[in-house]
Amino acid sequence: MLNKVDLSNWLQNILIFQGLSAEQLIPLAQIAQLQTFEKDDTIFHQGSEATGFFIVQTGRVKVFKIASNGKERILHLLKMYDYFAEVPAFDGKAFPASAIALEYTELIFFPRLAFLDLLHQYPAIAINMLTSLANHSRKLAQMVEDLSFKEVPQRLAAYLLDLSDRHNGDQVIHLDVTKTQLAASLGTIPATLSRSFSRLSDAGLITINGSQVELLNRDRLQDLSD
Amino acid sequence: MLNKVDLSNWLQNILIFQGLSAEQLIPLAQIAQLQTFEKDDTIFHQGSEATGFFIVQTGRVKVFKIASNGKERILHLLKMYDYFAEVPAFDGKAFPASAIALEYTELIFFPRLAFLDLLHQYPAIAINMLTSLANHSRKLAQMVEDLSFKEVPQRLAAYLLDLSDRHNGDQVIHLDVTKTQLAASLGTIPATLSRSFSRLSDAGLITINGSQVELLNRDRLQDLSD
DNA sequence: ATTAGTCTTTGACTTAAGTCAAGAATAACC
DNA sequence: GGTTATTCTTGACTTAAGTCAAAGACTAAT
Repeated sequence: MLNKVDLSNWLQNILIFQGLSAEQLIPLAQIAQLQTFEKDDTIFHQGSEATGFFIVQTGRVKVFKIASNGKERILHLLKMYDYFAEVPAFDGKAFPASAIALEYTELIFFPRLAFLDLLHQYPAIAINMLTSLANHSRKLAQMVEDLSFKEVPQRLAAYLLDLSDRHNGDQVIHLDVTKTQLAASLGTIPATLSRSFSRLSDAGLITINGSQVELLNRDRLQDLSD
Repeated sequence: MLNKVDLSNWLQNILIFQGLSAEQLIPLAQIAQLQTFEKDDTIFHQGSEATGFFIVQTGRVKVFKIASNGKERILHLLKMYDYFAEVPAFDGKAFPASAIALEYTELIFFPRLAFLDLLHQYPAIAINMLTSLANHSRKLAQMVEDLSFKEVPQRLAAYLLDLSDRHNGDQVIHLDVTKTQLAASLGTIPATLSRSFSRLSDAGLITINGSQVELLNRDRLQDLSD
């Protein structure tokens, strides 16, 4: 992926570059840099100065906030074609969260100032980026809603339904993260998550075996999740 | 404010129109509509179809989510020159929250499609809007962080410090919303907020008298709020 | 296979914060 | 200005969920 023409073709897979031809993407490919990370490598630290924004080429990335007492809250988990750190890339303020690689990961990195320049030259990217930031805001607003209104079993039910939806509505799903990470994604701790799984299981809504979860009653899960 | 020239001048006060001349703003003024609301009037309901976006000319607006059990979570409180509902204006999906007027309120309303047209014509607006949406995301991410990591007294301490900062760091501040609304803004209920005020007061961090709050020890409030 | 290490579950306990309800205080209205 | 209606505070109680710790299960590596 050092080849700029290959890269500009590849960039067409990215949501914010939809509608742009490979040719139009060449200037973007020119400023892009490949960054590689081993498992558990830090990509950036919350509070440090914004450097640019990132697209995941291979691997998985965890974006999270960490409290002074060590408690961790996962905001996003990213995979191929996903991008992150757009917010600090625009406003130039500090990274609002930290990011680490969950496995060996290759990122396409766009330095902030060069990228902002291109945004001014290619308004189509800016418009796409607006839609993307709008999605991002919706996701965060949903988290606020879930934390404000729902208890942990409800949040878990909503998560399982969503995970199933993203896998063609399959009735049997397998968790794509460890339960410790799932707990941090739902704003709770492993012990509480474990008890929540038991509650859903006892209520006959799911069966769980390791990371395999079967949704026994979609309607009642939906009701529970509100 | 029916006069389009006056309106285009007035629009220069709005953050997302910074850098645009009054002349450039005339097409925007052309599509703008004045909407007026009495106290407690609904501006839009969460879940209903996005119609456009709004700027507050006079009055105050509450944007909030409401749960099926009636519990309310305030997301934003808006005053003159503030704007809201940009997110649904872009993606065209349903309003993610509800909005009502807290008093007699005049809004400048931009119908969605006409506004999107202008965005394509004036990329400067799109770029400004990106910064604005980035701010919005930061604010929501901060709420997620607060709900995930902080207890109610900590959230209250952070709120009081922020309110003071927004009033020249004044030591004596007066709450600009009822305590019931403040509770809904902090993600709790009036009874819990009341006890939290008592706790800060007992700890010698503040004195409170009705809606007048004196910050006695900024440093310790800061420590508490983490 | 055996070990070491991490992840997960379970139990006993503590605590923050919600519920419900009744006064007290404040604000709104005729 | 006095009455009505909210809003706010306080108390007693319940509950969801966190803490701490130990045992069990799984994973990965030698």
